[in-house]
Amino acid sequence: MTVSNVINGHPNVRPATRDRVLEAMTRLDYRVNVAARNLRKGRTGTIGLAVPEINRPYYGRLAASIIAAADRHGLRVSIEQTGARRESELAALALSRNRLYDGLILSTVGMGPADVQALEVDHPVVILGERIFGGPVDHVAMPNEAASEAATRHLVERGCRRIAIVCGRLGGEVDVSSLRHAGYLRALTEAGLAADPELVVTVESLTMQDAARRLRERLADGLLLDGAFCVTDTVAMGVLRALADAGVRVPEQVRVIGFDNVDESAYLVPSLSTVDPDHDLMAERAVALLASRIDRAGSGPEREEFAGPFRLVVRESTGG
Amino acid sequence: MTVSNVINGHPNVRPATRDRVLEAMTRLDYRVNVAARNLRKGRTGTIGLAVPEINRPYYGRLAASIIAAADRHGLRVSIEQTGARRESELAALALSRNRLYDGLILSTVGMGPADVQALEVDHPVVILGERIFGGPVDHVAMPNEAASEAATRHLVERGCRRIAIVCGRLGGEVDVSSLRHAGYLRALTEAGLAADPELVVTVESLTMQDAARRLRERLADGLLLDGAFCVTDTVAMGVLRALADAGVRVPEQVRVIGFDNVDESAYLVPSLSTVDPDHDLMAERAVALLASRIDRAGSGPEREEFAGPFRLVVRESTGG
DNA sequence: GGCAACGTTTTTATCGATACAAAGGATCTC
DNA sequence: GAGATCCTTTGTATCGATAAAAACGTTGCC
Repeated sequence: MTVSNVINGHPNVRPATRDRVLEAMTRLDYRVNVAARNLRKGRTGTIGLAVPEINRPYYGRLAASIIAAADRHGLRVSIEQTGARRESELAALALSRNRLYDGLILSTVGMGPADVQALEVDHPVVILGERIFGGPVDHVAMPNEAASEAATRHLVERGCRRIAIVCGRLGGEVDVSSLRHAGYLRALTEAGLAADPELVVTVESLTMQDAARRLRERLADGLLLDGAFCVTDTVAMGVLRALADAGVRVPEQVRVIGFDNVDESAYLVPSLSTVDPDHDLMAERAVALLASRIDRAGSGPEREEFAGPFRLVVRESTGG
Repeated sequence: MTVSNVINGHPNVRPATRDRVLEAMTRLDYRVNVAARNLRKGRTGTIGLAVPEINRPYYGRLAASIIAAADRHGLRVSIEQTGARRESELAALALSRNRLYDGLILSTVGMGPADVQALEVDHPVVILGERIFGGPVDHVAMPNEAASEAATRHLVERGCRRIAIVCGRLGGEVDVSSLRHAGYLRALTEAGLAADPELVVTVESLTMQDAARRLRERLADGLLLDGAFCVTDTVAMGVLRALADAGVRVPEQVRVIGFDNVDESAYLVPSLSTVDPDHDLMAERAVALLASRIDRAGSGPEREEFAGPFRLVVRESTGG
């Protein structure tokens, strides 16, 4: 018990005793057994982070920020890769239910509004993503519409008149692509430009590979454009590649803008204009929300919806 | 106890009893308490992965593979970011010592040969990286010299005569840059080319930013080259950017090759030639080694040194 | 019938840290 | 000097799962 008091820095331990304990600890090479502590305290000090794949620039960036933020809150982070599959996302929820994690930051991509009831669990969850709004848990999201509108407006201001959007399939559901598409449309409308459905380039998944392949096809089919708003920087990289393959010069013939401001964006040739959603702030907010729920054991204040700020980053791909 | 037997699928449980247990489990919404199990079993089912920063393409790629491999072995992965700092790497070792992890995969960047004794711990550790060879633990490394030699030779075969290497500081110690530099030198020697010290471009850290900045400076100082071997793809991205800034055409005036084959490489303009070290295989090997040591509780066979295979990936940056 | 052998279920003890309570010791007050 | 008060240390029970052993019930065999 006294050892425990020393370890946890409790007061009311005589300095002499503390020293004796510390001495014995070094001598015996004592290490606290975290499992025992977890059992007794009902806490693990670890939160889960479920993302589609850690090897995508955006999620890597996010994970780095979240691990750093968690560290500041004295929490460790265990990562699950869900592959954007709904079942895996639900499985991540189940794992933390086993008290493996004190809470979970879940990046929803596969789950949809229909899965809201699955979030009714007895441990803290923060949703980081766009698929689920108004659920029973805290939600940290990007400023999707506003930022997309700003990005598209920027293209308009640079003189683009046939602005394509490269995005995922537009279902009726809430998702990154739909939200950003809405912002795109708003900017077009404001500018008095018609929204030509021809200009919607739909890709299977938001990867470089799919984006490049699909745009190559569309260009081959005669798609005409002078600007492209890509729903992520990763997609934009595929787009830049496809345009290069087609011999289209950026930004002279087509201006391109992305979304996320991943590290690579600044070093591409041409460097990529984009919107920067302040990942660090979002990460800090998500972890802080989770940590405060963990501390208050569920009975917290109202559920929070947080949409971060953003700023436009203008680089070569839209004319510098 | 019977519940435990049911959960763990032990034999000798009457089907009727099993059903009753299962029924009760659903009815009561029972969840195993992982902390209690960990305490009793002395295992956590979690391994640690300590990398400099998850937000670098190479480590992201690696982490994704390792998480997938660990999943196949029934293990979860908790990630520590060490920022390439020696103290943080040592701290990661201490954490697993607390039985927080069953074992640790440690990507050594800050630690050096002098820290070998720190690896004398009572739990399994696998080193993934280049700084420490012949330590008391298993070691999974890249085929550094051979692959670097092949990459450089490729430049020679494409007609390059003034081949620069862009790498980190070359200390006396074993590290990525030194090892790959050795391979580079060997290829030059074999080709009968002189190793001009002018052609060694040393960057502070292996990032796009530093690589771009440093090469810009060197180009401004009049550096002449017709080929560049970059010790990582990330460095190569910075290099491509700096060359573009200087108005140098790739591959016409300078051919560039990287190392790692990160996803982005194929989509850059120009696409980047590189060597591909089979990340999945390395990850699988590292996890398998760790898992077998965990199962055999230390008393395993001899320490293993594993260097994976590689293949040359020729793309536009060296002439396609 | 009695006993062994086996399959199944229940009991007990344990992993190690810590909350809580009780005990010990010193100091102070009236 | 007795008692109250405080600070410090020690004792005990507990978190929940499980290893090991004991108890229980069947069945089979001589």
